[in-house]
Amino acid sequence: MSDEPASQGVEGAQSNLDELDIEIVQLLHKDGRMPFTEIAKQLGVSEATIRNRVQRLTNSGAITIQAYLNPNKLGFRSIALIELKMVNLERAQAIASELVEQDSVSYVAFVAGSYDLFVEVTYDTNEGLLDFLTALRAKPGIINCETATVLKLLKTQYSFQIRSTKSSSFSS
Amino acid sequence: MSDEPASQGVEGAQSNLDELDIEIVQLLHKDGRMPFTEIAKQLGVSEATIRNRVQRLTNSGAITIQAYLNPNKLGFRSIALIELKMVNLERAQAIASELVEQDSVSYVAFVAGSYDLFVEVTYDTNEGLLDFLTALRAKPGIINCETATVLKLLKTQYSFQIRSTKSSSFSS
DNA sequence: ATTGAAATAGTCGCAAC
DNA sequence: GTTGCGACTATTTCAAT
Repeated sequence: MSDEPASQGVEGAQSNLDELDIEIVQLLHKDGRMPFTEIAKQLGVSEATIRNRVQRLTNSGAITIQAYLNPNKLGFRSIALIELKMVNLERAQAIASELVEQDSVSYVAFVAGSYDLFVEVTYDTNEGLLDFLTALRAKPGIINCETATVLKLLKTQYSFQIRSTKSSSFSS
Repeated sequence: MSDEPASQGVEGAQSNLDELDIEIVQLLHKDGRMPFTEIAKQLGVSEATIRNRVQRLTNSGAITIQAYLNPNKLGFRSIALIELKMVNLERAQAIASELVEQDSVSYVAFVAGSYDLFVEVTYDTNEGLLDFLTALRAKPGIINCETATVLKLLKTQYSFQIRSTKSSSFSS
């Protein structure tokens, strides 16, 4: 249903990244179009090695290299963060499976806390969001549905640090 | 403090994307390394035009082209979704400003709902997460702090659809 | 802002280690 | 898995519209 390939499914086949892989990814995280020759020069290996590594990383789904729209630079977006408490996890799984197929749904996760499922959705208008919520809350098995609308996005890193070179301390 | 450029700040200067921009972005969203000549061929303009457009889009911060690690393909990650209710929005702004500087913090947004601030953080271990939460909850001005840990990521699209070609209806 | 053309640079395929 | 090389292709610069 989505126009994205279903490369990021539920399965979590783990791939082992070595030091070189990690350094390549870090460079491509700064600039996804950095020439392989430039990466090779910086890391002290041949261009062919970089090319082979990047192909392996992308083919395995370990990384994706894509253009991303900065939501702050676009017009108004109606973004909602939704928490769902379900009657059981089978129903949660069923609802989640439906949600991941929708283009408007950008984030779905099972969580441990006061609710079971966390969802982020994005629409061009509040009307679209209302339609979504109306359909969602008509679903059976939902005990509670808490919605928060995003007023302002301050940071959307879209990524995970492998190893932070900085201290993780949080001091004001 | 972060090793990322602070290109995605609080300011939301809106850029107007025309049809060609949108088509370019959609192609680069499928493959961030698609050659400009290929894009030009598909869209019926010269390669130089694509290059100029992409440069303008990236320089203005409207888009970023980056490699992203698929969290499902990595080893265990300790991801937490945190909701904060603050005594007032000045304190919320102050805390948010500190949070966006941290590499472990991947998402920060002001929201309207039963809490004020929504935050996503990622650590390699639960110990790192515990340290973060300990420091966070020692901050003044926090009325309530609700944390959910991610058990399984089902979808992380990291992006926004501009115009969906598919229906947005949510029917089971 | 877009284009075409020439010079430079990167990518790709492959044989060898 | 990595490398070097040759053929091919893309990118870059720039003058012109």
